Amino acid sequence: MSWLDALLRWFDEHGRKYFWRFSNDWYVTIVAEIMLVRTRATTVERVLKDFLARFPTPRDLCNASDEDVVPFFKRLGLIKRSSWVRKIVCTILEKYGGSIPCSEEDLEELPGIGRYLKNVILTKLCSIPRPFVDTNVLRVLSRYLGRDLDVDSAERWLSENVPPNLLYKTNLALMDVGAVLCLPREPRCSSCPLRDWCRYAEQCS
DNA sequence: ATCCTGACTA
DNA sequence: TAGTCGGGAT
Repeated sequence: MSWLDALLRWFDEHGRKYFWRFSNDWYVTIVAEIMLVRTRATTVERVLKDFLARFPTPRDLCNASDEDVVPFFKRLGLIKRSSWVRKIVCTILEKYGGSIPCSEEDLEELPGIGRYLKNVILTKLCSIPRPFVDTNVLRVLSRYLGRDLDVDSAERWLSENVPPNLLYKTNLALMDVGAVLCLPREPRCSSCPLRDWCRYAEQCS
């Protein structure tokens, strides 16, 4: 049993089943991922359902105004995202003919899409597996390896230690481990699937 | 008080 | 590179 087998097995059993994870629709993915920026997934889950009921299609959102979108982000914080998400969706409709652009240059031009979200989109919508490192993944891997990583080294480590076809699932698993077990303050090491290989688990109560 | 699937601005 | 955005859950 390798660390990767243990992690993926844990994910199959305990991984969070957020509905956007099972959607390959670019519109649902874009709105979800923008809402998830620095925002808890359980909070996003409620707001996103209301949002998609109000704006069922990308055209509905693009035809609306920023003022129509603001109330949803008032519930989440980081209100500037309400103009970002509408700008992104309108750009995809009008400039890219209603399909997601899959070049890194085009994605980086979209407002609100930085290094992390670009890698998520390439993975989910473009079938180009990339590591995506958020604060959870950075904390989990730093503890696991026993040294403080930056985003560059964390992405490199994932690329070198996870087969591309398992990268997406592994990334999600690391995020869930970070959100559920490998907490910033009181990590639950005894329940962690990585405890047998983790440098931090040795000194963890 | 701290943290959440970061990105933007200066 | 640091400061800022932000309401909500714990």
